[in-house]
Amino acid sequence: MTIYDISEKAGVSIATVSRVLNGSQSVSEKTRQKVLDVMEQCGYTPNAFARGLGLNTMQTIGIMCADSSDPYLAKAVYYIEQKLRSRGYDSLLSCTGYELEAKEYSMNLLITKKVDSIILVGSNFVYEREEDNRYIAEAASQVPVMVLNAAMDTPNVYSVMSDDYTSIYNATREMVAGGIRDILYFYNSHSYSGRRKLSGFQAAMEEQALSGGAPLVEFYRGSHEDIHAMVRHLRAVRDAGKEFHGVIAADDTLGLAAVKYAAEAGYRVPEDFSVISYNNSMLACCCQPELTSIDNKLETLCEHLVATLFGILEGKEMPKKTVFSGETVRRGTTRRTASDTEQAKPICTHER
Amino acid sequence: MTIYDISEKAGVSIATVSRVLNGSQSVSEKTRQKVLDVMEQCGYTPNAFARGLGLNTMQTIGIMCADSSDPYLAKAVYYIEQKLRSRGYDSLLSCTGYELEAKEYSMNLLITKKVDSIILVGSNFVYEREEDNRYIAEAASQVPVMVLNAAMDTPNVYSVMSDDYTSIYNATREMVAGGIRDILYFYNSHSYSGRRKLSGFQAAMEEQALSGGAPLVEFYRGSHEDIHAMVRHLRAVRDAGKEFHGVIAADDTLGLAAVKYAAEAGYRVPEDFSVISYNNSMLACCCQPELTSIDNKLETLCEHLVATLFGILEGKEMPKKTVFSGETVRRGTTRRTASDTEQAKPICTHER
DNA sequence: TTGAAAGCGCTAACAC
DNA sequence: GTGTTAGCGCTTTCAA
Repeated sequence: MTIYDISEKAGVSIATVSRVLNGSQSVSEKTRQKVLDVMEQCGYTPNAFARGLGLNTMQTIGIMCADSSDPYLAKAVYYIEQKLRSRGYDSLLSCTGYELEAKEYSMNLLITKKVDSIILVGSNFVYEREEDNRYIAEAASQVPVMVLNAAMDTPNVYSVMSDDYTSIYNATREMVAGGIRDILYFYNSHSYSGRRKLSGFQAAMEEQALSGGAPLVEFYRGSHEDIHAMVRHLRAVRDAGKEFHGVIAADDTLGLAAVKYAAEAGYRVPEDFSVISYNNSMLACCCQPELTSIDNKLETLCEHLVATLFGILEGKEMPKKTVFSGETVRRGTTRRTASDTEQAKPICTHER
Repeated sequence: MTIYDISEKAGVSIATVSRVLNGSQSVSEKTRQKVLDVMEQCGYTPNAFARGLGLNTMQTIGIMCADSSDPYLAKAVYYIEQKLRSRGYDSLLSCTGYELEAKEYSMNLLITKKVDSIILVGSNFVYEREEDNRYIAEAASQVPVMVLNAAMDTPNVYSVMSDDYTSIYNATREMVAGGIRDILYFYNSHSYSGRRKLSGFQAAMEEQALSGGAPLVEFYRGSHEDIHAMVRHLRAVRDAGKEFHGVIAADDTLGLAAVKYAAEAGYRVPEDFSVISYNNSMLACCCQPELTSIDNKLETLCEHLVATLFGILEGKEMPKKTVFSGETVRRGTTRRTASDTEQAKPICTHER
């Protein structure tokens, strides 16, 4: 069933059929109806490939994501897919893993498939060394590239992110203000946002000029799912003689491990031990006490990202970088402080 | 840069270029090299749309999933995407939500986009009423449809699933054998596998002919992420006068809520209160004590599903339904029993 | 082994 | 408003 069959049965030319297909104004209402009727009764569907060939787009966006089974990334992918779909675009998903080479490869594949844009979900796509980001710049020379949770100053690359630095900075200050001096920063990623968070922690600690020594920082390399390994890691730190009574964790999994560790070690939480983690995912409510966690407004970020993308696709000028601020959701792993009463309003900042 | 440009620069016809592009045998090694060289040096990439038009495929598989932010479904999507990609296929993801109408709509869209097959991730796509599954049968008349975790006896529909019925049946029997008579079955889905699990519970309970009354069964309707609401639900059950000392939960979230409930209610787990849940996800290790949970071998299922799909695409006859058995992973929410010593070997059963 | 040419199904100038 | 026609970039007979 092609446009030719329809044109024949409707007694018009294929051009007319194509016109009603594309909602052209220059078709009389009468012929439009006739054509529509024939299409309907034949159950006709235009061939997407032919259409793609003609229009040079199949209304498809490539979504790259290191690991869509990571709950946080999965959520982001979900939000983005929903919002793309609501505007009639489909999502080609590519789970790349964390290796640069695989990312480059996937990127090229997506470009080859002629997607209209590529969305990088998660800050792990942006590396510290400029040359490692060349693959993004290259892709951006073909289609607009949207980056969630990381920033890059490159033509045709647009970033939407949360202010991780400030969120962790504030959390650290708050914990220090609560009287905890031996705080451990526990993280598992050197991604763009991972680096920003770490900086936030270090800045806050240095500012306090606490305890002389360098602040305690631990990098966890194991599986993102292996809570037990994380707990063991913390135990090993203490066994090595470094005691700590507070943990700032780069994500909720690590935070949850910290709560487990504290329970095992016999600390009372939050009286003797505090934890603040990041993401405010469901995990925050899974342990006892529940985790105080920083909410980075993922849905808002995704919404904004997609809105920006469509602006670009429509040819509008759009902000190259947008930063939203996070919000600390206080639960049982921190003591109440004076700052709790402050209104923690999320502020949306646009940067050009 | 098209095939014409290449043919010209290589001094051959476009047919020859096309042949090397498609790895045809009937090209002399010499011309093949020449063409390849030219392509390389021009950075030529074939136009995917034109290719799709000619070959009538873009090597793309549609993945439908009610909610890819659900950790379990996200994991399935991840596994499937990986395995498809490793065979050179791309994944068009469509998150449909749980409404039938939206599923029908998405299905049609995917067909319109000319995917080579559709994979339904999650048992919620298969309804109890035959007519509600017509949309699947219709799609199957166009492309093979693969269903994960649900079965349908329909031409061109292939199912790969875990034996949920038996897993829950065994878990229930085990708990009863452990001396718990007032067991609550806690679930949140009427999906195909949801119904199978429930049946397994009921069968085991009826067999024991316990306590006269009907077994305690509670359906939770709230958000899949709201642990507190689940705990409240359980509390309300007891407040209504129905006490229970064991919970069989249809997934780990519900199981985790049961552990929280037990702690609040002052039960000692597992001495006075047992919990067995389903999925064996990371959540099982997030509470204290940790959850005994049934592992349904998701990765194995996905692997098998994709392998089956490729068999079909290659024109082979493949089993229409494959059932794998689950495995109970025992942790802190159940007491050790005699059956623990039994070797719980996963068995793979094929049915034609 | 290679080339010429006819599609694949649609879009979009251009002419009427 | 509508039709004719030339592409879009590739695949694939059919001859040579």
